[in-house]
Amino acid sequence: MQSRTPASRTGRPRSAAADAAILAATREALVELGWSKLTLGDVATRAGVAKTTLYRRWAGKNELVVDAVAELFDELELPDRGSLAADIEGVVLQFAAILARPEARSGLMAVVAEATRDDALRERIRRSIVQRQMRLVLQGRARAQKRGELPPEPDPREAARTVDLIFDMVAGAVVHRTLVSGKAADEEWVRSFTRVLLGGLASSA
Amino acid sequence: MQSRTPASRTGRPRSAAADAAILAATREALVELGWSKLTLGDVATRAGVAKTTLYRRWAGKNELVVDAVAELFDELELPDRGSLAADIEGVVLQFAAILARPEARSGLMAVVAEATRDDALRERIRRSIVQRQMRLVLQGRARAQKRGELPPEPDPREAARTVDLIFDMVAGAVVHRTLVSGKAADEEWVRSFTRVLLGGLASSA
Amino acid sequence: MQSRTPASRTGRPRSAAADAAILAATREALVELGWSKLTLGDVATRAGVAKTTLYRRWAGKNELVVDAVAELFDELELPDRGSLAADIEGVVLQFAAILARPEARSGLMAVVAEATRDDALRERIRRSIVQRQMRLVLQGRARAQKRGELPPEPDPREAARTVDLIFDMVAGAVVHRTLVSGKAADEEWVRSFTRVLLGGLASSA
Amino acid sequence: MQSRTPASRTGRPRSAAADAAILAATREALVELGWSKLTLGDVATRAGVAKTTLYRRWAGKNELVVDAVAELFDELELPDRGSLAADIEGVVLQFAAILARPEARSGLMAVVAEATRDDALRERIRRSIVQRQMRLVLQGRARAQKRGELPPEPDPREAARTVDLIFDMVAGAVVHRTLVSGKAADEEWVRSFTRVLLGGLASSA
DNA sequence: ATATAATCGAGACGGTACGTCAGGTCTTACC
DNA sequence: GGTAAGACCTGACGTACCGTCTCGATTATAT
Repeated sequence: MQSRTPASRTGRPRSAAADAAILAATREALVELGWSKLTLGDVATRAGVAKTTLYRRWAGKNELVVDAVAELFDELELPDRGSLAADIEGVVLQFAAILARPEARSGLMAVVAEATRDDALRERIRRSIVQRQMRLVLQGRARAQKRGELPPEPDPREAARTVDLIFDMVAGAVVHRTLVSGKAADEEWVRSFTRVLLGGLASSA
Repeated sequence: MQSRTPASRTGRPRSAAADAAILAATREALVELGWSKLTLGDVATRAGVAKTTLYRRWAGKNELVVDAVAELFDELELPDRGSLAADIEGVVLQFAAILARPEARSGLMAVVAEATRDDALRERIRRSIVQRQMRLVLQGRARAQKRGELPPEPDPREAARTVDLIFDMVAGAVVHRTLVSGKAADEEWVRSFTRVLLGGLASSA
Repeated sequence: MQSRTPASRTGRPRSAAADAAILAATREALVELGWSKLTLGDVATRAGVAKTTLYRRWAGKNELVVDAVAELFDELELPDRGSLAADIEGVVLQFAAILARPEARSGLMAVVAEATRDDALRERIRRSIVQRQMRLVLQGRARAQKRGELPPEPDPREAARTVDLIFDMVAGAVVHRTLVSGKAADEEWVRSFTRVLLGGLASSA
Repeated sequence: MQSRTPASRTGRPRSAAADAAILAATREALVELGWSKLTLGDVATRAGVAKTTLYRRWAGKNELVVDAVAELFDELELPDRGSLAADIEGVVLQFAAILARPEARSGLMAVVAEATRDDALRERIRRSIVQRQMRLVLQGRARAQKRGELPPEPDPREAARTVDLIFDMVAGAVVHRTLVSGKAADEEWVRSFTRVLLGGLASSA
């Protein structure tokens, strides 16, 4: 989360509760104010913490928001629904549900925007959010291969490329639908989208 | 661009040159500073214009950036490359090229993020950017139907839904690839993406 | 009032009504807003006149206010009340009454303050206000000499010096009482003041 | 000077040096620019202090200038020159010398003008400047009574009224001579003025 | 009649200062 | 050494007026 010097044994230890309180306060402020009107002073007040404490743990607003938003995506799961199509539909719907929550909408896009000019921030996002959820694609593919829905992938480089493509297509489409087009990614839309995606993957294999 | 009352015949008319200078200065500042460090005072200075002139024409930073970025996408074209796949690959590459320019990267995601909390802004984005480029999808489909690559669409509601889906998938995937994954949407990626998209559309029809 | 080139015979003549309307609007604004919050744009609006018209006739706020306030003091009179003491008391009370009006209070002190750094403005004040009311002192002395209350002044330079001193003492005391001490220059105070002034002049002659 | 809550024991204490630096910078700016062109931003810069620090301590330009000017008058003294007349002449000359300094000229009249529309400001002026120097009149009278030049005052209300009158006459005359008539209150003028004042007080007693 | 010319209203223009706010740092006293 | 509190410097905000300018439209005198 943030750099912590484990060697420091002296002095008062950092409050562990403060971390959680600050991240929760950040999400609360994102809901009420959105990214651009969120202020670190306000977050500190909400968390019952001094501004100094906050700055000792995070470098700035961007890093704080990334951490606060990243936690939201950890609740994504991939229960076995019996078929690849059903599995995908399920996780896409979960993803859409998270993006429908204001703390995710406001925060995620903003830090992505900031990351266009800050490589360290982009890397932090990739590691904390994107990479961490890549597991879902891998897990879904493995399960589909076990079911025989997908052939085993002989070339690992090609496999990685396909995973990336799928991830960009899934995440990109849902985000665009939700945040740009401004329409809900509801069951009907998810079903159409999944049909096209799977059909394309099958035909292009 | 901004509302202009054509009825007001009296008083000194607004300088037409100022509009262009301001939008150009905005893009220049986006390149050098990015959205979050862009200040309206700086834009005004670059444009050789007083801050008040800028505020007289745009409500704030968001509206200004939307207009400045929107102009970038007007250069998109759909030359006839002989097949639907080639047409799509061409326009997607153009789109990726625009998104690779820093003034687009910085500005676009930021205003989308802001739009999550501002319906008027989202509508402005939809009208100025999204809707305006929807023409490409329509034009491409018409051309493909004339070629016989796509069947004529009997149900207009279903047709509109498909256009929306395609747009979300194309725009979303390219944006996610470029801005989130942080990798170039190069020819190889575009070819893979187009193959999946077209294959999916064909199989799901 | 303001410079007018009598040689210009051609072109549309300046509206005579505008001058009066502007000065009246200025006094009205002084009453409601005071000097520091009075704006020329607002005065123009109140007078039903364009800002340009106002600037064509006055160089700025200070000059305008001097002219607007100067008119107030023209109503001072020196009716013959039978004795020098009564004459002085009468005119001092009139002066105090004018200074009690908000348009005079606000405007007069402000332009005097401005004049401390603007010689042209000080001269304008001296000519438009101070000098113009000096007549009262001269008239009062002449009348008192005719009555035999004051001896004829043999030395004109000494006479001028005395007139100046009286003027400074009268105007200064009333202004200080009204605007600094913040108490009314009522009949009782005026009687005490006049007694001291006349007694001093008599004993020092 | 400004309200200070002595109860607040926590947090970083206010810099004591800043107060003095700001008031000195204010007087410096008054000398160079005069009241109307003095800006708080400029004062802050001169004082080597942030604008916010200035606003944290003073409500606005008027309050700041009152405090800055008030300090000037604290140097007034009433050395024993042997007679009431000489004492008065001495202090009036000192007063005139202060009023001849540009920081006093510019500032004093301006805040008096502002005070015509702001009761709190008038009270601040009365307490910080007028009342504080009233000591001179009291001290001078006591000394004169000890010398036998003035009879003891039996009625305290009448005594207070006389002190007020003297103060209005002295301060008013000097201010009017200096700032309105625009002539120096030199020794000759002061001698004439004192002769009239004392003569009047003696004859009206 | 028709120039010619200055005025008028309206309102945009380049500036400057306003007073506020947030970011991020520093200085206290306390724990 | 961590912590709460809050003062501090910096720099941008969006607004208000300043005094100037540029319009089209009047309203006079001088042809």
